[in-house]
Amino acid sequence: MNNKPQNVKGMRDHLPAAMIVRQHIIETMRRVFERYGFEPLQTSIVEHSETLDGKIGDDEKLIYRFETEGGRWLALRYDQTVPLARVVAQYQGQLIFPWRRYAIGPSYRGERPARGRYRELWQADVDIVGSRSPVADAEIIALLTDVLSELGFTGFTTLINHRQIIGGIARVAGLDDASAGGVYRAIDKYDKIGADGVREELLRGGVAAEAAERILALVTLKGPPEAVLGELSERLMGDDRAQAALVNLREIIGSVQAMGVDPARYTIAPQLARGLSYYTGAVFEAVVETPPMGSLLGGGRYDELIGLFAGRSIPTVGLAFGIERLHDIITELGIGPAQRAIADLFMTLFNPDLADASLGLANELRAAGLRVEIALDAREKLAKQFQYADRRAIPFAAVLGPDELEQGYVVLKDLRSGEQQRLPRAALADTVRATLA
RNA sequence: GUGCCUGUAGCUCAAUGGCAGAGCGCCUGACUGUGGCUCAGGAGGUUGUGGGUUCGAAACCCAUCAGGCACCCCA
Repeated sequence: MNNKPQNVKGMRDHLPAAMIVRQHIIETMRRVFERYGFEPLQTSIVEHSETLDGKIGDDEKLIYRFETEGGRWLALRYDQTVPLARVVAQYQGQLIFPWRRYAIGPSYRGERPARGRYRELWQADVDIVGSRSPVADAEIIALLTDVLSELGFTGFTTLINHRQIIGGIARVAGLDDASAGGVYRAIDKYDKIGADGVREELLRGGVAAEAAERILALVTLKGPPEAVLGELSERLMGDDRAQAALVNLREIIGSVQAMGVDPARYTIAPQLARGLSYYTGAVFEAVVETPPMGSLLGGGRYDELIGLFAGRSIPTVGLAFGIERLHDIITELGIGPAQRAIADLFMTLFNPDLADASLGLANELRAAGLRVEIALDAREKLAKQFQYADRRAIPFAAVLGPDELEQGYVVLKDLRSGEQQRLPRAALADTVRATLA
């Protein structure tokens, strides 16, 4: 073990410049979540190992598990959906359904780290627990559209599909549910490897040539939701489950439209095949074309998962935003918060004799709601103090010198534009606030 | 979990077996009531870490840690 400090693989440290972006993301989400009436929930990152067993399919090997001194097996949560199911089962009597809850925090996955992919990953989960209504599905879609829009994304698309359409596609190709996994994985790669690539992969997986063509014809459908749903309805004729799924999607889309969601931001995407095994109904995820970093969020309806814990069916729809990817993409696109510093204003100290006057002014400005950082060394040249404030990217600096004190004003300098003005001290806070807004 | 690439100053990179460098950044001054621009000077390195080969290693070999790419899978 060398003595050089180093972070753990796949785990990131976020210095203040990065944290300001992350807090901006989280605050934007909370604002939208609460606007839709969702309530906060926090649970431990540690769960009993068996709580996580058998819920997420093959990825179970990615769960971090450890044994306590007492021989008990615990695990770090892999996502916040299974813990939600546990909470709903455990506190059924205290919850009022339908229950809208959100949870923002870290989960842990023992994956190979890569771009946009980490072992400690923050997610923002939103779920509506205890409703089968397609309005609930629609509300989740409206909410995610608001979040991404308010984060400054303009070129994202939410892909919407349904578990029973995916299943129907496999069934019309003559495959049973058990052997369809490879088909799902193949068609989910459609955007990446194209029609020829999917065909190749299907044939290699033992799908008959004719069946492969039928699958391809279905998953390559594009267009307005009504057109795609109509086309799917014809091609999946005779498959009751798929037809019911199409009715459900029509209802969801109808509500989404009524909620005023921009039609350019979502599409019916038959090729979307989400990996988690617990989805039972609509599934969705949002992607941006640039930079290419997979999906920003994923979700869907899972009507049976909570029942595994609760002993009775509690239908639920929800999604998880991937905060790591959102953070990386927002940084790459430069669409983060405009203000890069926490402080709004830097209070200079003119000289040791006048320092106390500046401390008093700083106190006034803080009381008025400004975030104020003060210089600490009154002997330091004003030039150094300004340079420090500028490098910290603090938007404003204030000077309270002998002239100002004598004549009863304060100099306020906008460090971004270089302009400065003399103001009565009572007007300072409002001027800063008005300029920053 | 598999295969491959990368790691040199705070940052971006150069040096292909022979004295470890540049640009930007940083510090000081020109500038005793004001940052960015300019000029002059200065500091900063056990070349990720550990071992090996060699007269000699940043370079070659092994291991390890971290990052990235393609699979796998997913946020």
